[in-house]
Amino acid sequence: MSAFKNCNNVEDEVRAFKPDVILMDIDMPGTNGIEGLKRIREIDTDVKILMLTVFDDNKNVFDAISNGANGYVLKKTPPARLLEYIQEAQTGGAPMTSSIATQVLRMFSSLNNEKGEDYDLSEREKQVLQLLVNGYSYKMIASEMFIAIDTVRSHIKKIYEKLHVNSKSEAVAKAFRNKIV
Amino acid sequence: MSAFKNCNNVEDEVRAFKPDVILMDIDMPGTNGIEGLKRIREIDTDVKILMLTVFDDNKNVFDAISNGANGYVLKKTPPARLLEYIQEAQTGGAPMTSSIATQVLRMFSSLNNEKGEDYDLSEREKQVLQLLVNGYSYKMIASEMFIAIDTVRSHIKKIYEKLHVNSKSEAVAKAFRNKIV
DNA sequence: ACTACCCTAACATTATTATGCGGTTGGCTA
DNA sequence: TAGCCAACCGCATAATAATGTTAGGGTAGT
Repeated sequence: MSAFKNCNNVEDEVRAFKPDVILMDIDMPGTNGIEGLKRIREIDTDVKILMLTVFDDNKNVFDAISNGANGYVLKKTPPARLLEYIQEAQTGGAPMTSSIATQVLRMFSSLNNEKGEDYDLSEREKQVLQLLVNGYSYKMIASEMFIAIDTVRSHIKKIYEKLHVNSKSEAVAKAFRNKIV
Repeated sequence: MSAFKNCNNVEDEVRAFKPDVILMDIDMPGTNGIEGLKRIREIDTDVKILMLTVFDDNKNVFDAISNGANGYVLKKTPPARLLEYIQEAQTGGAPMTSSIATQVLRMFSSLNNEKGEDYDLSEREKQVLQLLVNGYSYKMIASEMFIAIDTVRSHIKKIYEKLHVNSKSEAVAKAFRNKIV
């Protein structure tokens, strides 16, 4: 069992001690916990890393788990419970304070359910938008859809009105963000 | 405390009993657990739903949590522990058997690590691209970044080369697809 | 010193977009 | 059947964007 004040030499320390479980404080001077996590994961993909934090802050949770943390617990966890968590982590589990787990689930379900508004695009307009997203110019869209370029202009003007934008790139960005494409 | 064999009339039952916590068996005759979950969530977004399963199967876990399950535990959980879980769920937690939690974390990190190529954009170029994605014109970018519009042009030309595109909207699309933004 | 980038900037030319306005046609429905 | 609307087309103009070329100043590594 060892303790370190910061992550500045975390790679060397990990190599020297070959720990089974690392308790990593998110809020640290110098290299912060997320950074330390990343650096450890680059040289060791097996060691179990349990993140410790005072806040169940959204951004950090996300970063931590997407960088391969094995668990995420609040510092206020009672010591006895913490020991259980460490053992869980060591045996392949993923201990989480329940408030954290709730957040993880929420993030997960929000990932898939934001279908976004519809904006009432007509079929034809959707086709045009799709082609815009694929990088087509007006001219190319016209020939692809067998219509005149002026008609393409008309459609696009309508699309812009409906999406409340006024340029191709904004329309494309909105298409991506609202998963119209 | 009530028990039902299947989910065929789950809406009526939920309305009649107004439960705090529902233990839902994934593997059920007739309407299965995921289906039941969806149907309950349509009429009640507050009731806590704890999924019970014999397998820690990947697909089901994903479906369950993206449809708003509050927890996911294996049937082999000891009764005493199960009671704890139920209480956790009731108080807003998200109890999970640790093998399930491990899976959830794995899914999550796999979702995000498809970052795609880097394209070796310089810092400045990333900033410009970011502004393009936000729908800025060259002029606006110039004033935002305190540089001449001709410099913006230069950057954008370089960006196009690196991304192998030749228009704003293609660059924006590529930025989204490769999560550069 | 040489090389290789990056950031900055200017000038010029052509292509493409954005916008406004006017108009025809065919299908749907109050 | 009159009215509405999506889809179609055209013309015109101003604004932006795309592309090429050139070049000075800075930083970093060999």
